[in-house]
Amino acid sequence: MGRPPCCDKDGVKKGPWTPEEDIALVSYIQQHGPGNWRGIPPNTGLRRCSKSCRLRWTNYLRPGIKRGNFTDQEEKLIVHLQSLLGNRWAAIASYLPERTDNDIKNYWNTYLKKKLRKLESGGADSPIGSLQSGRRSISKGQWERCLQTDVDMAKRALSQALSMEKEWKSSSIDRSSLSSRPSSTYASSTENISRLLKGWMSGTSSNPGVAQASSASVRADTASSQGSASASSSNCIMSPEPLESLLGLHDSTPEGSEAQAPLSLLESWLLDEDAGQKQENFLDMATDYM
DNA sequence: AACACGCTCAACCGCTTTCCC
DNA sequence: AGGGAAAGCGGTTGAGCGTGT
Repeated sequence: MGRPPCCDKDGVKKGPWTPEEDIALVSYIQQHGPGNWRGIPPNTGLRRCSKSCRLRWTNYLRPGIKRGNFTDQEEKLIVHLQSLLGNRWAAIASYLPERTDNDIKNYWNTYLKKKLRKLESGGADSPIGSLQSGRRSISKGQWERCLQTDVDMAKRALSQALSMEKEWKSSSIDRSSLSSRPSSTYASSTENISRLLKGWMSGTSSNPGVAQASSASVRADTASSQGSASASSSNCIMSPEPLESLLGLHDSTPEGSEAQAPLSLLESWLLDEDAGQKQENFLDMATDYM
Protein backbone atom coordinates (compact mmCIF):
# COMPACT_ATOMS: atom_id res chain seq x y z
CA MET A 1 0.00 0.00 0.00
CA GLY A 2 1.29 3.37 -0.94
CA ARG A 3 1.27 6.49 1.11
CA PRO A 4 -2.20 8.02 1.38
CA PRO A 5 -2.73 11.29 -0.45
CA CYS A 6 -1.87 14.32 1.64
CA CYS A 7 -5.39 15.63 1.21
CA ASP A 8 -7.00 12.37 2.15
CA LYS A 9 -8.25 13.60 5.47
CA ASP A 10 -11.65 14.46 6.79
CA GLY A 11 -12.54 18.07 6.45
CA VAL A 12 -9.99 18.92 3.79
CA LYS A 13 -11.69 20.90 1.09
CA LYS A 14 -11.08 20.29 -2.59
CA GLY A 15 -12.14 22.02 -5.75
CA PRO A 16 -12.15 25.63 -6.85
CA TRP A 17 -10.91 28.27 -4.47
CA THR A 18 -13.24 30.98 -3.23
CA PRO A 19 -12.21 34.65 -3.07
CA GLU A 20 -12.30 34.42 0.73
CA GLU A 21 -9.84 31.54 0.70
CA ASP A 22 -7.61 33.43 -1.71
CA ILE A 23 -7.60 36.44 0.57
CA ALA A 24 -6.77 34.30 3.59
CA LEU A 25 -3.90 32.67 1.74
CA VAL A 26 -2.53 35.92 0.36
CA SER A 27 -2.80 37.57 3.75
CA TYR A 28 -0.80 34.80 5.36
CA ILE A 29 1.89 34.80 2.70
CA GLN A 30 1.96 38.57 2.94
CA GLN A 31 2.95 38.21 6.58
CA HIS A 32 5.19 35.18 6.48
CA GLY A 33 6.30 34.83 2.90
CA PRO A 34 5.88 31.74 0.78
CA GLY A 35 7.58 28.52 1.73
CA ASN A 36 6.13 27.25 4.95
CA TRP A 37 3.21 25.59 3.23
CA ARG A 38 2.38 23.14 5.96
CA GLY A 39 1.99 26.02 8.37
CA ILE A 40 -0.67 27.66 6.26
CA PRO A 41 -3.76 25.55 6.91
CA PRO A 42 -3.48 25.53 10.71
CA ASN A 43 -2.60 29.22 10.87
CA THR A 44 -5.17 30.54 8.45
CA GLY A 45 -8.07 28.28 9.21
CA LEU A 46 -8.09 27.23 5.58
CA ARG A 47 -9.43 23.74 5.15
CA ARG A 48 -6.96 23.02 2.38
CA CYS A 49 -3.90 20.85 2.30
CA SER A 50 -0.49 22.51 2.10
CA LYS A 51 0.00 21.23 -1.41
CA SER A 52 -3.16 22.86 -2.60
CA CYS A 53 -2.11 26.15 -0.99
CA ARG A 54 1.28 26.04 -2.70
CA LEU A 55 -0.30 25.28 -6.04
CA ARG A 56 -2.86 28.03 -5.71
CA TRP A 57 -0.13 30.51 -4.88
CA THR A 58 2.39 29.53 -7.53
CA ASN A 59 -0.12 29.09 -10.32
CA TYR A 60 -2.58 31.83 -9.66
CA LEU A 61 -2.05 34.28 -6.82
CA ARG A 62 1.67 34.92 -7.10
CA PRO A 63 2.34 38.52 -8.20
CA GLY A 64 3.71 39.10 -11.66
CA ILE A 65 1.89 36.31 -13.39
CA LYS A 66 0.98 37.21 -16.92
CA ARG A 67 -2.23 35.78 -18.21
CA GLY A 68 -3.81 35.73 -21.61
CA ASN A 69 -2.44 34.90 -24.99
CA PHE A 70 1.16 33.86 -25.47
CA THR A 71 3.16 36.09 -27.78
CA ASP A 72 4.97 34.75 -30.84
CA GLN A 73 8.24 35.24 -29.01
CA GLU A 74 7.05 33.28 -26.01
CA GLU A 75 5.72 30.59 -28.28
CA LYS A 76 9.03 30.23 -30.10
CA LEU A 77 10.90 30.21 -26.82
CA ILE A 78 8.69 27.43 -25.48
CA VAL A 79 9.13 25.35 -28.62
CA HIS A 80 12.91 25.82 -28.52
CA LEU A 81 13.14 25.02 -24.83
CA GLN A 82 10.83 22.04 -25.12
CA SER A 83 13.02 20.59 -27.84
CA LEU A 84 16.03 21.21 -25.62
CA LEU A 85 14.74 20.22 -22.22
CA GLY A 86 11.79 17.98 -22.96
CA ASN A 87 8.72 18.20 -20.75
CA ARG A 88 10.55 19.87 -17.91
CA TRP A 89 7.99 22.55 -17.51
CA ALA A 90 9.41 24.08 -14.37
CA ALA A 91 12.77 24.53 -16.10
CA ILE A 92 11.08 26.00 -19.15
CA ALA A 93 9.00 28.29 -16.96
CA SER A 94 12.17 29.63 -15.38
CA TYR A 95 12.92 31.27 -18.72
CA LEU A 96 9.46 32.79 -18.83
CA PRO A 97 9.17 34.38 -15.40
CA GLU A 98 5.71 35.77 -16.00
CA ARG A 99 4.29 32.39 -16.93
CA THR A 100 3.71 29.45 -14.65
CA ASP A 101 4.82 25.94 -15.43
CA ASN A 102 1.18 24.91 -15.36
CA ASP A 103 0.29 27.56 -17.93
CA ILE A 104 3.12 26.53 -20.22
CA LYS A 105 2.24 22.88 -19.82
CA ASN A 106 -1.41 23.58 -20.62
CA TYR A 107 -0.47 25.74 -23.58
CA TRP A 108 1.79 23.04 -24.91
CA ASN A 109 -0.69 20.22 -24.42
CA THR A 110 -3.72 22.04 -25.73
CA TYR A 111 -2.27 24.16 -28.49
CA LEU A 112 1.41 23.87 -29.41
CA LYS A 113 1.49 20.09 -29.62
CA LYS A 114 -1.42 20.11 -32.04
CA LYS A 115 0.05 22.98 -34.00
CA LEU A 116 3.37 21.20 -34.40
CA ARG A 117 1.67 17.98 -35.38
CA LYS A 118 -0.32 19.87 -37.99
CA LEU A 119 2.80 21.54 -39.32
CA GLU A 120 4.60 18.25 -39.49
CA SER A 121 1.89 16.76 -41.64
CA GLY A 122 1.42 19.92 -43.65
CA GLY A 123 3.79 22.68 -44.65
CA ALA A 124 6.21 24.58 -42.51
CA ASP A 125 5.39 28.17 -43.22
CA SER A 126 5.63 29.45 -39.69
CA PRO A 127 8.61 30.16 -37.48
CA ILE A 128 7.83 27.00 -35.55
CA GLY A 129 7.53 25.04 -38.73
CA SER A 130 10.81 26.32 -40.02
CA LEU A 131 12.43 25.52 -36.73
CA GLN A 132 11.15 21.99 -36.79
CA SER A 133 11.80 21.39 -40.45
CA GLY A 134 15.24 22.92 -40.11
CA ARG A 135 15.95 20.43 -37.40
CA ARG A 136 14.74 17.57 -39.50
CA SER A 137 16.63 18.56 -42.61
CA ILE A 138 20.06 17.97 -41.13
CA SER A 139 21.84 14.71 -41.69
CA LYS A 140 21.77 11.89 -39.15
CA GLY A 141 25.32 12.48 -38.04
CA GLN A 142 24.68 16.19 -37.63
CA TRP A 143 21.49 15.44 -35.80
CA GLU A 144 23.22 13.20 -33.28
CA ARG A 145 25.85 15.84 -32.77
CA CYS A 146 23.19 18.46 -32.33
CA LEU A 147 21.38 16.27 -29.84
CA GLN A 148 24.50 15.92 -27.75
CA THR A 149 25.09 19.62 -28.08
CA ASP A 150 21.53 20.27 -26.94
CA VAL A 151 22.08 18.21 -23.83
CA ASP A 152 25.34 19.97 -23.07
CA MET A 153 23.75 23.31 -23.75
CA ALA A 154 20.86 22.62 -21.44
CA LYS A 155 23.20 21.43 -18.71
CA ARG A 156 25.35 24.51 -18.99
CA ALA A 157 22.43 26.89 -19.10
CA LEU A 158 20.81 25.26 -16.11
CA SER A 159 23.95 25.04 -14.04
CA GLN A 160 24.64 28.66 -14.77
CA ALA A 161 21.12 29.56 -13.84
CA LEU A 162 21.45 27.64 -10.61
CA SER A 163 24.70 29.30 -9.68
CA MET A 164 23.15 32.67 -10.36
CA GLU A 165 20.26 31.83 -8.11
CA LYS A 166 22.65 30.92 -5.31
CA GLU A 167 24.39 34.25 -5.71
CA TRP A 168 21.11 36.03 -5.72
CA LYS A 169 19.85 34.28 -2.61
CA SER A 170 23.04 34.87 -0.68
CA SER A 171 23.43 38.45 -1.73
CA SER A 172 21.79 41.40 -0.10
CA ILE A 173 20.26 42.60 -3.31
CA ASP A 174 17.49 44.99 -2.62
CA ARG A 175 14.57 42.95 -3.77
CA SER A 176 12.55 46.06 -4.28
CA SER A 177 14.71 46.77 -7.30
CA LEU A 178 12.66 44.10 -8.95
CA SER A 179 9.77 46.43 -8.93
CA SER A 180 11.10 47.69 -12.21
CA ARG A 181 8.96 44.97 -13.71
CA PRO A 182 6.78 46.45 -16.39
CA SER A 183 3.24 47.23 -15.48
CA SER A 184 1.80 43.92 -14.46
CA THR A 185 -0.77 42.20 -16.56
CA TYR A 186 -1.66 40.04 -13.60
CA ALA A 187 -5.34 39.36 -13.44
CA SER A 188 -7.31 37.40 -10.95
CA SER A 189 -10.72 35.90 -11.16
CA THR A 190 -11.90 38.38 -8.64
CA GLU A 191 -11.42 42.07 -8.25
CA ASN A 192 -10.86 41.52 -4.55
CA ILE A 193 -7.75 39.46 -5.04
CA SER A 194 -6.46 41.84 -7.64
CA ARG A 195 -6.89 44.76 -5.32
CA LEU A 196 -5.41 42.87 -2.42
CA LEU A 197 -2.28 42.14 -4.37
CA LYS A 198 -2.04 45.63 -5.74
CA GLY A 199 -2.19 46.92 -2.21
CA TRP A 200 0.39 44.43 -1.07
CA MET A 201 2.76 45.14 -3.90
CA SER A 202 2.62 48.87 -3.40
CA GLY A 203 3.17 48.30 0.31
CA THR A 204 6.16 46.03 -0.02
CA SER A 205 7.80 48.07 -2.74
CA SER A 206 8.08 50.95 -0.33
CA ASN A 207 9.15 48.75 2.53
CA PRO A 208 10.77 45.62 1.16
CA GLY A 209 11.03 42.62 3.38
CA VAL A 210 8.55 43.94 5.86
CA ALA A 211 5.15 42.58 5.13
CA GLN A 212 2.20 44.73 5.85
CA ALA A 213 0.55 42.61 8.43
CA SER A 214 -3.06 43.49 8.42
CA SER A 215 -5.46 41.82 6.11
CA ALA A 216 -7.03 45.22 6.01
CA SER A 217 -4.43 45.91 3.38
CA VAL A 218 -7.08 44.99 0.89
CA ARG A 219 -6.85 48.40 -0.59
CA ALA A 220 -9.24 49.77 -3.08
CA ASP A 221 -6.77 52.32 -4.26
CA THR A 222 -5.23 52.00 -7.65
CA ALA A 223 -1.68 52.05 -6.47
CA SER A 224 1.03 51.21 -8.91
CA SER A 225 1.16 47.56 -9.79
CA GLN A 226 4.89 47.47 -9.34
CA GLY A 227 5.64 44.43 -7.28
CA SER A 228 8.14 42.96 -4.95
CA ALA A 229 9.29 39.69 -6.37
CA SER A 230 10.61 38.50 -3.06
CA ALA A 231 7.81 36.02 -2.93
CA SER A 232 7.59 35.24 -6.58
CA SER A 233 10.57 33.04 -7.12
CA SER A 234 9.18 29.93 -5.57
CA ASN A 235 9.23 28.04 -8.80
CA CYS A 236 12.01 29.83 -10.58
CA ILE A 237 15.36 28.26 -11.12
CA MET A 238 16.85 31.60 -11.95
CA SER A 239 16.45 34.77 -10.04
CA PRO A 240 13.97 37.20 -11.48
CA GLU A 241 16.61 39.82 -12.10
CA PRO A 242 18.80 37.84 -14.49
CA LEU A 243 15.67 36.47 -16.04
CA GLU A 244 14.41 39.88 -16.81
CA SER A 245 17.75 40.74 -18.29
CA LEU A 246 17.64 37.57 -20.28
CA LEU A 247 14.26 38.35 -21.65
CA GLY A 248 14.99 41.98 -22.24
CA LEU A 249 12.63 43.25 -19.61
CA HIS A 250 15.17 45.74 -18.41
CA ASP A 251 15.99 48.78 -20.41
CA SER A 252 19.17 49.44 -18.55
CA THR A 253 22.20 47.22 -18.51
CA PRO A 254 22.88 45.88 -15.04
CA GLU A 255 26.32 45.61 -13.60
CA GLY A 256 28.20 42.36 -13.81
CA SER A 257 28.14 42.03 -17.55
CA GLU A 258 30.25 38.88 -17.53
CA ALA A 259 27.28 36.96 -16.26
CA GLN A 260 24.98 38.72 -18.61
CA ALA A 261 26.82 38.09 -21.81
CA PRO A 262 26.23 34.34 -22.12
CA LEU A 263 22.62 34.80 -21.21
CA SER A 264 22.13 37.36 -23.92
CA LEU A 265 23.71 34.97 -26.34
CA LEU A 266 21.47 32.26 -25.04
CA GLU A 267 18.50 34.48 -25.62
CA SER A 268 19.47 35.24 -29.19
CA TRP A 269 20.18 31.61 -29.76
CA LEU A 270 16.88 30.53 -28.29
CA LEU A 271 15.00 33.00 -30.40
CA ASP A 272 16.99 32.32 -33.50
CA GLU A 273 14.93 30.57 -36.12
CA ASP A 274 18.02 28.92 -37.57
CA ALA A 275 18.98 27.43 -34.26
CA GLY A 276 20.21 24.22 -35.76
CA GLN A 277 22.70 25.95 -38.01
CA LYS A 278 23.87 28.63 -35.63
CA GLN A 279 24.10 26.41 -32.61
CA GLU A 280 27.75 25.74 -33.12
CA ASN A 281 28.50 29.43 -33.45
CA PHE A 282 26.76 30.03 -30.20
CA LEU A 283 28.61 27.25 -28.52
CA ASP A 284 31.91 28.62 -29.73
CA MET A 285 31.04 31.98 -28.30
CA ALA A 286 29.51 30.56 -25.16
CA THR A 287 32.53 28.48 -24.27
CA ASP A 288 34.58 31.66 -24.28
CA TYR A 289 32.67 32.68 -21.21
CA MET A 290 32.99 29.38 -19.36
C1' DA B 1 -33.72 27.57 -28.21
C1' DA B 2 -31.59 23.36 -27.18
C1' DC B 3 -28.26 20.16 -27.55
C1' DA B 4 -23.67 18.22 -28.61
C1' DC B 5 -19.11 18.77 -29.04
C1' DG B 6 -14.55 20.68 -28.35
C1' DC B 7 -11.44 23.60 -25.87
C1' DT B 8 -9.33 25.76 -21.90
C1' DC B 9 -7.29 25.85 -17.60
C1' DA B 10 -7.55 25.35 -12.50
C1' DA B 11 -6.88 21.78 -9.60
C1' DC B 12 -5.80 17.12 -8.21
C1' DC B 13 -2.95 12.80 -8.02
C1' DG B 14 0.99 10.30 -7.54
C1' DC B 15 5.81 9.97 -8.13
C1' DT B 16 10.47 11.91 -7.30
C1' DT B 17 13.60 14.83 -5.00
C1' DT B 18 15.17 17.37 -1.17
C1' DC B 19 15.53 18.35 3.54
C1' DC B 20 15.87 17.37 8.33
C1' DC B 21 16.45 14.63 12.33
C1' DA C 1 23.72 6.53 6.67
C1' DG C 2 18.98 5.94 6.70
C1' DG C 3 14.23 6.93 7.20
C1' DG C 4 10.33 9.96 7.32
C1' DA C 5 8.16 14.23 6.03
C1' DA C 6 7.70 18.10 3.10
C1' DA C 7 8.23 20.26 -1.21
C1' DG C 8 8.52 20.06 -6.13
C1' DC C 9 7.19 18.41 -10.48
C1' DG C 10 4.75 16.39 -14.47
C1' DG C 11 0.66 13.93 -16.03
C1' DT C 12 -4.11 13.88 -15.94
C1' DT C 13 -8.85 15.14 -15.00
C1' DG C 14 -13.12 17.51 -15.16
C1' DA C 15 -16.02 21.72 -14.67
C1' DG C 16 -17.20 25.52 -17.19
C1' DC C 17 -17.47 27.99 -21.24
C1' DG C 18 -17.81 28.89 -26.24
C1' DT C 19 -19.17 27.50 -30.71
C1' DG C 20 -21.44 24.89 -34.23
C1' DT C 21 -25.53 22.49 -35.78
